Amino acid sequence: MNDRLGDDPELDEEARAPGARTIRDVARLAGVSIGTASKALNANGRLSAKTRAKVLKVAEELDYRPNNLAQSLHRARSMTVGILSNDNYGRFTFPIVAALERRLFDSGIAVFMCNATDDPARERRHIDQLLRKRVDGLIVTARRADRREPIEPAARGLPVVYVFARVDNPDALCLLPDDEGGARLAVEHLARLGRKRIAHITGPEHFEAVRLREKGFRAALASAGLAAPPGACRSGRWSEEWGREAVRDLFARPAAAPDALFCGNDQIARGALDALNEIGLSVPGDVAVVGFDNWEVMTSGARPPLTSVDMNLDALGTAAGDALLQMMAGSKLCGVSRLPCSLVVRASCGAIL
Amino acid sequence: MNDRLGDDPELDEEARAPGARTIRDVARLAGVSIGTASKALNANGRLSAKTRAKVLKVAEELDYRPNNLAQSLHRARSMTVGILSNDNYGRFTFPIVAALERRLFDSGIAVFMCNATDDPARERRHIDQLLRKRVDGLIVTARRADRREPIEPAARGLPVVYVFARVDNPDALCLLPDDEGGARLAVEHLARLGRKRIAHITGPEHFEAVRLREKGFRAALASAGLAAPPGACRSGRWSEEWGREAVRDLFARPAAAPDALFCGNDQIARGALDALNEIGLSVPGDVAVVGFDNWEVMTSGARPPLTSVDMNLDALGTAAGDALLQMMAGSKLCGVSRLPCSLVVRASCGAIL
DNA sequence: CTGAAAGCGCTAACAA
DNA sequence: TTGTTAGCGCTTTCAG
Repeated sequence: MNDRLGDDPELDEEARAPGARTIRDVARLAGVSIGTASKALNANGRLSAKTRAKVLKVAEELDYRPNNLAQSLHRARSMTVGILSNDNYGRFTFPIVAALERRLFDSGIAVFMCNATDDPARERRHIDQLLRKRVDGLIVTARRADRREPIEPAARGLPVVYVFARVDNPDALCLLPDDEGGARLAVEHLARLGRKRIAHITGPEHFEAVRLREKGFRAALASAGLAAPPGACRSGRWSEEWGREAVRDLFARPAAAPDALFCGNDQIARGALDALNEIGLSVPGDVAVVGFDNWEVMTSGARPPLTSVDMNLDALGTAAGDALLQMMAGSKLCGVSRLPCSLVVRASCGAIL
Repeated sequence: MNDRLGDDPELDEEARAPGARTIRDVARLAGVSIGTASKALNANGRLSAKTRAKVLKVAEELDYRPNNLAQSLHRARSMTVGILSNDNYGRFTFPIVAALERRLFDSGIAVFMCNATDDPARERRHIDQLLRKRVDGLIVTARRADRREPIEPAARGLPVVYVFARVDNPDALCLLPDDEGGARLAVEHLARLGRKRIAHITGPEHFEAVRLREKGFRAALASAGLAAPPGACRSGRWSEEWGREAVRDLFARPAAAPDALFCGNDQIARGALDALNEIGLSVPGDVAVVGFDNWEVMTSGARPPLTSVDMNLDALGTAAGDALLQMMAGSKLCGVSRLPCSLVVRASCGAIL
């Protein structure tokens, strides 16, 4: 890197200043004062069209970019926010973060990405760093919507949005998918297609999402006038293997076998499909299957392609961005808000495509 | 939000200043000058232990955090870098970014995450924003390592690292997985296990990775003294469906059928496994199968669990962080650097586990 | 050992 | 309409 070339004004403009141009450079070259240059660049005070044009032209030629750091120092707004994530795989976080980042970028604010892989000490250091950087807001994301501790009180006064994450503090704003509604969507669809014996194979019960999806499952059965016989709801792991196991078990006595399966995620559904296939049952002929997550790699690889509930993670991300912007503008938002899921129909549920 | 409470020094310390404390607050309460407080906080000049302790105590009590914006303005280093990504799904990007972020955070620098989903105009705006924020460096990531345009010359002088992305500019530093070596690893392993007729089912030829993996495939066959009969390498799509199709085709004439498959990614391998199963061939008994990517959801769902080549994306991310830090410290790095893959052995290749 | 003051790049209030 | 100036919060000489 060049040493500072000092203040020799005779130097070729292109050659000097390896770093960025300042407003002084612009002002000097345009032959106006710094204040005037500032007004021209910010389209602020009254200014003759001629001066403004001249300043803008010089700025353009110099490829001048205002130093946001200096601007922020003055305005006491950094135009940045931090995203704190705990999902070290990123399957759920990534779509949310992508949508969020897009929404915020469109409002001129930039996003610090922080992965605090479930290490509380690391998370604290991240928060500390973000506070030093004077972020205007904070987004907190977790994996799989399990409950977590609220952010350090150090962040008091700073807008915080929890998305795909849940805290108990009633003053906090939490944005989550409507798991119960999503489940209802799936089961209502199956019922509408004439399925009568619908079973539910799902993940570990300690997930709130599992309990809510089961609730939706039962609610939809009830309102369709269908029974939920004991054993119609099996909870296990989030894996294909569990889907296969559960199917072998559920279909052990053919007489009592279901004619439809609503699965807690797409991996379980995928395993279920494979197991049904092995047993010799056809999908959707004998058994209809619906999954949850609408994870493309699972739904499209499955045979037949899998109908699944989509949590609309991008909408969730956008909503989180909107909420944070509102809070940054002064609104006090709080409470738990659940955003609707939607059902993406493919061949596995036997609908007319 | 409170109005400024003005400069009434009688106010209760806790009540005033809803925002962050400044070094003035610390200095005033410690009864020293600002300069002294700064020295104490930065462990800088010579200072009596007593004063230093007093200042630190006050800072602690006030929960003082230096304003990085102001620091950066002075030091002309923002301690931030930008990550520009084009992978809108995140499967490859996420592990890289996570490792990168971790590496950089450990060096005290924060990361702006920018998703420019293949929209050049958007990407330009992102770069512009990052330059205004005076980032100290830039990381560029793409999906699937396809070649891309170098970053605008506007970034001249700014350290840039391309990771999982490839540009032609010889002055640029590109970090990539060693696709060829990874393929060789897989095929050598199969050969060592005694397989003689190894076929390769892979993705679209316009991917450089596909060409490199095929090269590795052929090289390994040659050095194992095995032939690659015509038709032993099939390129198609990156999908399970293609894996099934290719298997049906390859095994149409049982006499000429392969005894091992090296697949270009795990989805293809997964499809291949399913198709082999349907044909009635056992894995790994009749046919051994190896995939590429080591994507957990694919490898562990497969039956039997899938042996696969791991691109070590986290190592790639860490290396990118290291490289960027070096460049930020003044080193000039350039060229294409390929990092080793590794083989993760599971049951599908017939190894002793 | 400590205090005062200049300045990083920019904005906004006030003068001219 | 334009120029001057006082900060934003911090660091760093240079005096005391």
